Amino acid sequence: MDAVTRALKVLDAFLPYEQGLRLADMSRRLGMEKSTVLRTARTLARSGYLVQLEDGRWRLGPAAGDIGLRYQTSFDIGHDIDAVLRKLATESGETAAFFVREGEARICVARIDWPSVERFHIRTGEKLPLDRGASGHVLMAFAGTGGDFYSAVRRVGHYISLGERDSRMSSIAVPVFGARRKLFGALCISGLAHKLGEQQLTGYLPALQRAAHSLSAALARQTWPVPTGGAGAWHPK
Amino acid sequence: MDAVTRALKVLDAFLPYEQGLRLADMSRRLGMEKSTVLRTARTLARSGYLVQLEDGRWRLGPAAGDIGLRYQTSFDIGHDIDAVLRKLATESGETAAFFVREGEARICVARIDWPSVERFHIRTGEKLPLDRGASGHVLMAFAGTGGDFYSAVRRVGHYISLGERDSRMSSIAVPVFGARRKLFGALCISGLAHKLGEQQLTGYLPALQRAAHSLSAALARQTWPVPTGGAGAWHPK
DNA sequence: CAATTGAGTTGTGCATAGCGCAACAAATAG
DNA sequence: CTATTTGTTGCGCTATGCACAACTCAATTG
Repeated sequence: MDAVTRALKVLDAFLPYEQGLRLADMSRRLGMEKSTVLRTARTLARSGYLVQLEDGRWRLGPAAGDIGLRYQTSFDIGHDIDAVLRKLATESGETAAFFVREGEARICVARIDWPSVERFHIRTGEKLPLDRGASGHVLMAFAGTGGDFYSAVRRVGHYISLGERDSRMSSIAVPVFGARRKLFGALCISGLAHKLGEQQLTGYLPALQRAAHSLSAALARQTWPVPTGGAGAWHPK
Repeated sequence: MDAVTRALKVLDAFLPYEQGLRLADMSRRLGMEKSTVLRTARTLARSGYLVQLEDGRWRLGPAAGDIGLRYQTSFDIGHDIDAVLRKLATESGETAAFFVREGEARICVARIDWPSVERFHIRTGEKLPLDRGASGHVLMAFAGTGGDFYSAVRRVGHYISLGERDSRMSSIAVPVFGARRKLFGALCISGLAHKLGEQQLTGYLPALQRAAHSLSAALARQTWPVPTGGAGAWHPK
């Protein structure tokens, strides 16, 4: 293994919500020599990707946050997404989010929460499974995945999930297409399961479809290279 | 320069909102040999920090987003901050945010936007100057910075900024203290300048102070090593 | 109170990763 | 067409940085 991947592994040693790791922790967790970890950590710290706390422990540094933000904003096309999501959120009084497929997962690229509703741990940038939840199914279906289930999703053009990924939440999702009519992502509205039934969600469908359409239109104006990954493209119509 | 920092420089070549860089772009921007950049990029891609688009260009990869998110959540203490911000946002109908100082900048660690209000480019994780805006001044003041200005801020215990960092926005901020009464961050409410005058902002002060207090209480229950950086600690009272 | 465990840190020799340079093919421009 | 520019690979040499061990210091342990 080369030095760079080893350094990246050191960064990966930090789990979400983890506030500080001692040298020995990393060494154990990574199965690397203490000396190696120490020197690597110092190198990473010199670039701001790691910081050493006053008690000696290490934590991810601001540069790590920076690059994450740059990743996020690399999806942001002239704030079109933000505007669309805000409109959806105000229209529905629920949370609106946009997901893209990235390899075998989906990533929440942007979201607008309805402040009065308690959030359930989902943040912008979060990685979620592709096989659970409304937007997951939509992303799979419109990427051209085979099987009766996905053809059905393609036929109706949306999917409603009731407490599937998180039993407390339900949501509805539709696909968004970019340039050359290629699947770009999934737009969804979600809220608390006990307040938001199938009927309610279906009621949001027109607004969602309008939003998806205007977003598609905005995207079509741009060349937007889609990252590799995903089982071939499925083109609508 | 070692291989690792060079690799990190490659990541840094990607500016915010940048969607794709060609090999030659990076090479030029970084002043590095094309071959070096190519090999480094491939290494980074193997770990998911970079992805190659179908047209050959490179973009930051999901791993970059991941690590950024982990950085963000490393600040998240049992969702106390989120709850406090949500309460503030619903009470005021404006945007509530929490900043911490990181070196010579402040970073937006968490925020709750009021959906109906147009956002102005500030996202969670964003780095902002320390010498402009309400929370910037508060962070400086309560870190113990000298000078009449900052002593005045300390005396009144808050700061109101009217279109200072961004002429369209105004905001009010108060300090939040953590364990051992050390400065932890700044809590602020902000909104559109033309709708939000000094009077309005002052009206939010009690709620802000209550929020800061409850957050301080929550933080005091935990040991929270503060990153080095900042000109010595200033302890209230 | 030694003895012990586990922390972080530093020194050293040697293998090799990987840098720079140059050459090459393929696309794009003029 | 020639002239540039871009992505890519080969190769030799240097210096990076790894593994191992030695060492210090603090906190436990018997």
